[in-house]
Amino acid sequence: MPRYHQLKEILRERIRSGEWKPGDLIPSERELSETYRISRMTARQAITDLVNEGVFYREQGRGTFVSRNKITQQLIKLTGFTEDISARGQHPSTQVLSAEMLPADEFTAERLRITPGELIFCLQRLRLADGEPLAIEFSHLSFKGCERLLQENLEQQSLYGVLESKFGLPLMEAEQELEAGLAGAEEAALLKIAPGASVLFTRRTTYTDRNQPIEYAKSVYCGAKYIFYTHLKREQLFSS
Amino acid sequence: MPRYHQLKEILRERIRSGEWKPGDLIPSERELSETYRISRMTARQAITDLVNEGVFYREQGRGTFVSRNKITQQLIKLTGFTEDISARGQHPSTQVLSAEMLPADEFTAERLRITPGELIFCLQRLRLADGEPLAIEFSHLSFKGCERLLQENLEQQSLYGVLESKFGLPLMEAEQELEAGLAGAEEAALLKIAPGASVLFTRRTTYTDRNQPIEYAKSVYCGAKYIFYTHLKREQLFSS
DNA sequence: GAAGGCAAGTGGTCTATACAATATACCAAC
DNA sequence: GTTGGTATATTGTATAGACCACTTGCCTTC
Repeated sequence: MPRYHQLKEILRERIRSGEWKPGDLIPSERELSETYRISRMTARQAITDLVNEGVFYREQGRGTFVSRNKITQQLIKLTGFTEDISARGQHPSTQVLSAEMLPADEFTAERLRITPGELIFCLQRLRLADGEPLAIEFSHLSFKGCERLLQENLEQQSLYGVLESKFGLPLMEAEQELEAGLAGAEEAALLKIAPGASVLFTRRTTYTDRNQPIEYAKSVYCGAKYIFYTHLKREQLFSS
Repeated sequence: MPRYHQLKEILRERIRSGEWKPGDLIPSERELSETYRISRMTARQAITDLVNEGVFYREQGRGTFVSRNKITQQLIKLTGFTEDISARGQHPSTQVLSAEMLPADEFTAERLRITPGELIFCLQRLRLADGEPLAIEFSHLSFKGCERLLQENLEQQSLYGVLESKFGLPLMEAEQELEAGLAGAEEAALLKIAPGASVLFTRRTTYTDRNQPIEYAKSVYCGAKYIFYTHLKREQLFSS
């Protein structure tokens, strides 16, 4: 194991153990290099890595400090409903309202980069958390062999889990838009809320690791029961 | 400007100009160091930075390549209202409803990591796009010298712009939550919408590059006029 | 023709050193 | 007391060189 990697582990362990707390000053690069009998540049490489990971931050002329939080490490997570609700400590369940092959309309076709009229797998599900309706999800999927999804039990299995394990299609990234709105009569009935109650509309295009869109999904979340978290980062690239 | 920074700009420019495309092999570290008359370590630092930013990826024994996914390069943008609305092609304007130093309540103090009762700068603004009310924004700011914000004209200038240019506080990251709701009487009057219309509540904590929270802001967006875009990425790390 | 070895090129790690830019504490001068 | 300089700490930048690990292609050998 390379020395700078060993030093990284030592430094991380000092934070884990509570020896260093957020805001604390850590030993200088020269001091670390003497303590561990390595060159300053090697110690610096370990620290630089941890700065890039958000563990430390440097101040020229003052020293290197433990970051106050780990926000840069908490990347935005692309999860399906199942993982999402589980992470919130609730029990997710699903009712499949419909599952069939239908021709793609023009708007959906554009999102999935296919030609309108092509047959795609359309899935409408009611999503529940601890038995209470939370959202209606309307997914449209298009890929070679997607009709085999008709044979899957999607009430007991995560759609994303099936795509990855049985179809070899890991979903890696998504673009999503959110909009506040009011529940219509049909949505209200399914979600067991009053018509005109607040809801959160989401529209999401999900991609594999090859930038190929696989799914376009529209959802209606019950406004009172769902908070959406996100993490924003300043654009750095193309700084000119 | 440091040499490795100059080289970073040169390399970025070669991508922007189309000379290098995703998947292309770039010159080796030794070759770059000879071309630009710098040491290999300096060239390496420039490349390492760009690898960390997701522009390049390295393969030992083969070389360094331009990353394939442009999606990973389009990081989520942390923008203020002014930039956001301009990017949508509309004309942003602002009315300051109130601006004063007030003691922080317990909840806000926790978000800003200060002690409750400490004086913070509180700013309430009505945000308009093309003259129409779009959102009410209630910002709470805490940093050394924040009372100097009282003297700034915040109707004609972007708050984030002032923080960066006059206070040396570039805002780099933020955590945000979104929730759908219904407009109350007061909000409805300010936004010129009907009480009970759909609105989008956002709560945001904004950090500088040192992971120090500077701002906690609560906003109410008019639901019918605002769509929130985001980009989700699958969690990859924790490889240890 | 196939297999194996060799050489060259690449990124990966590490050292030792030098000077620049910045922050802080202390001290002398006014 | 405030100002301003200075000494000394820090990180930031940059160099030259060394060796390691891995990939590739060529070339020898069988």
